[in-house]
Formats: sequence, structure tokens, C-alpha cells
Amino acid sequence: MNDVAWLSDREQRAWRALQLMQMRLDGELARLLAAESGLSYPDYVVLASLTEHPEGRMRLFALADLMGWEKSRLSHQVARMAARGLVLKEKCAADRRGAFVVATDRGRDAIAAAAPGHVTAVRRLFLDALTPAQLDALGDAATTVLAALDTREPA
Amino acid sequence: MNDVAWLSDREQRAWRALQLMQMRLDGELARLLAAESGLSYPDYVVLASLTEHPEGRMRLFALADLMGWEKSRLSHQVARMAARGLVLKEKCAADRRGAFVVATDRGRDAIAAAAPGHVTAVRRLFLDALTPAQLDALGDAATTVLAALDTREPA
DNA sequence: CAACTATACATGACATATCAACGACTTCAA
DNA sequence: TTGAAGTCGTTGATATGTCATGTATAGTTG
Repeated sequence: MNDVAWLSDREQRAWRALQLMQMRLDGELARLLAAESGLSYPDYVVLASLTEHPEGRMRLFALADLMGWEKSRLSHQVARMAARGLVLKEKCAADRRGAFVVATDRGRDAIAAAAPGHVTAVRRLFLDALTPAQLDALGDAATTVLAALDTREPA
Repeated sequence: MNDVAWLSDREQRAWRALQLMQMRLDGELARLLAAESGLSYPDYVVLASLTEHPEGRMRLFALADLMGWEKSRLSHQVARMAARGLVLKEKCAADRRGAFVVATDRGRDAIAAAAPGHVTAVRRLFLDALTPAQLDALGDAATTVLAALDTREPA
């Protein structure tokens, strides 16, 4: 156990800064979103994915894949959102195990009202702080890490 | 509402890649940590911060500041950890509102057992995927965003 | 020193995330 | 075609995070 490659100062700084940034940023964005629109961050992601989709409705598993969520998580989330009238579940005729999720009018109104403020907040709190080069570097690094994760775990 | 600066493709790619990376990475690290040591990620952070501190014990508010947590979050977390025997709360004589948190022997054993595996996992899943230049770029970008957040919200 | 204000921590209610199951249906192959 | 295996979605238990609030104590100011 003594041959562990502990983190160098530089590595530790980068790793901690990344973790801290994500925590603060997501926290702030979630707080703003909730205050301005009454939507939670998960609500927002689900509604955004759903309304961006051409069909306007999606199978649960497809939506989960698109967002990178586990299906149980989405199932719970959709149940809560359905209870609040943001989405609707429709049975699927072609595959009787399955179900579609659709945004209700209320859900569409909510995302339409929330989106401008949220995008503006992302710009103000995150994008505006970085140069285009920094942003690209960050995006490339994240993409690289993701690719490595997927290689390691093919599924 | 029509003069919103929506995200460009490049901005959207970077932002999504970052969010996705964080989700996958934290998820994987948490899963490995739990499987190998029985500690949750929050448990790990608390114990690590605590045992790295020279005194070996810290006031709750100081620990929360150090980790960037809200006090209420830490209070709940410490309560759960105390219930599992990982930490202990001590009353503070100098300020009778306050309390110290100390790692128990069991807590120290747990973090000592967990740390090598966790550090190795961070290296394998994250650091090894990046060149030193990429890591620095990422760390610098995160630090820049954090600084901007703190400027905007002095508290 | 008396009131006001601020700080330290705890608490309960709620939303969220994960896990381990499960029931229902599909698919595939013998 | 039937039986095994996989997929789709749900559920309940549990851990976590946030908010609003409460209680006790400290500090500060008139």
C-alpha cells in the first residue's frame, strides 16, 4: 500500500479547483433557476432535452441515454414532474413495456420562461469569465476524459 | 426576451462536456470508493479534511469553510457520520455555542484504508487521461471561474 | 448594562440520487 | 413454440443536499 502515486501539489490544485468550481457553479445556477422560474435543475434538463427533440416526445430509456442518466433516476424524476403537471406519460403501443414522456403546455411554458434567464446566467457566471481559448481547452480536456472513461467502460 | 445571447455550438459543447464529465467521473469515483471502503464521497472529504488538519479536530464552521460547504449540510453530514462512529462531536469550552469534530479511531482507519484506492482511481480515471498542459489549463480555467464567482458574490 | 444584531449549530420538511429488487413484456434460439 | 435471457420501466429503502426556521450564545452599541 505504500507505492501509491499521491497527487502532486499541481494535480491537487487542479482537481480541487475543478470540484469546487462545479459545486459553486451548479449551486448558484440551481438557485437562480429556482428563484426565477420555479424549476429545479433536473426539471430544466429534462424539459430542455424533451422540447429540443423533433418528436416532442421520447421513450424514457432514450431520454435517459441522451442525458446520461440512469433509468431509475429518470423514472423518479418524471414521476415527480408528472405530479406537478410539467410532463405527461403516454403508454407505448409498439412496445407495451414502454412509455413516452411528453412536455405538457405548462411544461413548455415553464422551459420557455426559464431558458433565457438560465442561458444568461451560464454566460455571466461561467462563459464570460473565460477566454475563448480557455473555454476550448476546458471543453477539449473534458471530452478527452469522457472518451477515456468510455474506453475503460465500453457500456 | 428576444435579445438573449444563446450558446454557440462551441460553447454548448464545452459546457455539456464539462457537466457530463463531472457527472460520470464523480459517479464512478463514488461507486469505487463505496465498493472498496464503505465510505461515501462526502464521508471521504470530511475525514480527509479533518485528518489533514494539524490539530486533528476542527470547529464545524471552520471545516465547512475549508470545504466550501454550507453549515447545515455539514451539520447533517457530521450527525450521520457520528451515528456511524466515524467522527465525534466535542463541546467547545471557549465558545459554548460551538463544537469540534474529531475523527474517531474507526474514522482514521477508514480514511487510511480508503485513501490509496481513491487517489489511484482519481489518477486512473482523470489525471492519466490528460497531458500536464491540459491539466494546468483545466486548473487555471476553474480557478478563473471561481475567482469571478467570488468577485460577483463577495460573501 | 440593556437591547440589537450576528454567529454557531441543530432540526424538520422536502427534493433529489442510488441501489437492489421486481413485474411485465420482448427477443432469440433451440 | 416455448423457455431462457434481455430490456423497459417502477418501486421502496436509504443517503444526500437545501431551505426555512429555531435555540443558544457572543458581540456591539447606545
